Amino acid sequence: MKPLQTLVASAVETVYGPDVARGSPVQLIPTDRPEHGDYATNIAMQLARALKKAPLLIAQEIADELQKTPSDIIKRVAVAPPGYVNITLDDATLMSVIPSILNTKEAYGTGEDLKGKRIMIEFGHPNPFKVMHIGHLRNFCIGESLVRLLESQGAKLIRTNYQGDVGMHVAKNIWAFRKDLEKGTELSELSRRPIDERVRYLGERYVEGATAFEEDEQAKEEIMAVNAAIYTKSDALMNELWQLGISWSLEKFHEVYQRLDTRFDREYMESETVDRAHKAVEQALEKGILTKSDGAVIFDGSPYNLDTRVFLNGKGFLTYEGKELGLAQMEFSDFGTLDQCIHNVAVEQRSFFAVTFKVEELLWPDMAGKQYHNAYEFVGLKSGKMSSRKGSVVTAESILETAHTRIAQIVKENGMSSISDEDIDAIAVGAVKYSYLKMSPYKYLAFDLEASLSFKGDAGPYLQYTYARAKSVLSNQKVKKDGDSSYIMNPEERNAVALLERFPGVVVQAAREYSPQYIASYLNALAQAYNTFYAVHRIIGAKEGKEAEVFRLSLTSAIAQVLRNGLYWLGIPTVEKM
RNA sequence: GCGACUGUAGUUCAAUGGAUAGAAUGGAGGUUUGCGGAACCUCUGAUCCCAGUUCGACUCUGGGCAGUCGCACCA
Repeated sequence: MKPLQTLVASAVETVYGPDVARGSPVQLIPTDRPEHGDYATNIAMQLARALKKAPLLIAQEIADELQKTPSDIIKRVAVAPPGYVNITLDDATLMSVIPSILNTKEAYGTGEDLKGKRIMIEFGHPNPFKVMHIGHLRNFCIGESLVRLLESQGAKLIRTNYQGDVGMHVAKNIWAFRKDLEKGTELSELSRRPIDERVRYLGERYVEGATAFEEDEQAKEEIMAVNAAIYTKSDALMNELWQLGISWSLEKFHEVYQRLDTRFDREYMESETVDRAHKAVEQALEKGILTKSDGAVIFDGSPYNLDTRVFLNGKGFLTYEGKELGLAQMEFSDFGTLDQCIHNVAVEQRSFFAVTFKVEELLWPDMAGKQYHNAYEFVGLKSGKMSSRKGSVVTAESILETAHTRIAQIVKENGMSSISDEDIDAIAVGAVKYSYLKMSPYKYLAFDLEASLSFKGDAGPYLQYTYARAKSVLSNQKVKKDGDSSYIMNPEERNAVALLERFPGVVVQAAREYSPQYIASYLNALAQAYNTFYAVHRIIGAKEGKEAEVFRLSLTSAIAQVLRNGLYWLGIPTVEKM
């Protein structure tokens, strides 16, 4: 809380002078117990050494000074061993957060931490010809939330996606595709099938190709030849199959993006990077940044304590590393100047990005320090490892479908036939997204289908339910009267209001640390606080009288607004009824 | 072999170096039709091991142990 921060800081300055105050900025820690007030500061303990005084004594001196200072934001100051200063906010000041929320609406919680910054986030990265799996889903969830969180702090965000439309996975696919056509499948008939069937068809071809590649020497050679032909675009049929496969894949991808409520300003394709990449490799060779070794062009990472990686292979083809140099140029020029480019890519690419960033920095000093790899952790199955080669993947779509079916089932059981199919999907997507976002991106996720489809407790539907419940109460309200601030809150109400006041701080922290889980756990606490309050006190027709009813309605409205804002920053939709 | 990351209730996860380590789920028991029971309340139970730094350590440092990922022509 900003005004409080200033208040405490100036108290420290008054007592111990400007030098001491400058040396230790005041930290306000939101407390987790009502006995400790709303905020605590540990400043006394930090100053103890420099002042050569007992922390508790310092705390007392600061507390005394605070009590002398006239202020309408502090209700009570207390000291506690070993040297905390505990501050309880004035109830009227605290309550003023409610009108402030109702006035600022979706802007409540926004900040200016990144005002004026232009930031690109590259996320998603599904591969055409392959299916999206639970790993991609984690990427989309984190990426979308990050975009919205950084926007909340005033940055201009550019959303990009980078998709691998060339390389061995494509060659394996095209090889099997062509073989299947030779067996009599009609291309024109295939093209008329529904998108799901066409995509499934491609997925099956990939598994065929990948299996053949491993088990059959002759097939392996043929696939290598296909790879080369795709690169050089030398075979008309293969070009056609390639184009077709990409367009089918993208059609399906866009369907999923829409469902996930995500979008991109630009979808880069690996094949687009080639010309620029070749030139960049050339330049880097001239400057001695890259060198030749065994017929390949490599970056020798040893002077920088980095790995050595290949940019151009022995056959003169660009590797993924090489193409990244082409991509970087496009990303840094297509949308004007960037302050930062965040690559939301799984942790397995650490070495890859460390090396490509170094090469880019040496080649284009302007990019130095602007490239950032947001290395979120891997998603694995609770039981064993996924392999798209072997077809043993849990697809993104199967998760969403299962969630949808189950939500539909619950809706039916609860007799809520008025819920639209779109709303059911919003709940299903919310459940899946929340299950990803409530945990740190930087921890390995052992994916458990059942857990991710939990609709109770710390889950997306719980938050959406609380929102819908609040909206339902509001729609039943009859009185409409301006609240006056003389109302005295009971503990359940004060608890909820204190949480509302903390929200902006949580959003800043989540944005700074790229950690949506802070929003998630905050919202869970807020929903709990509201539901607990709801269970104990009646809102409409409150026994305590009109004043209580008016206050509770505005509290309900504020809670609904904050739930909605928080869910938005997680990338999760709300529904009015469920 | 080298490097990075991770080890917290039975399980899945939280915790800017701060107070009595929080949730959820599971299990056990409950909630006077009062605005939505997808809710609420009670009980149950954890920081991998050993040192160190600090007023104070899940968090920082060192050493073990365990797991995941990466380390030259795949993407």
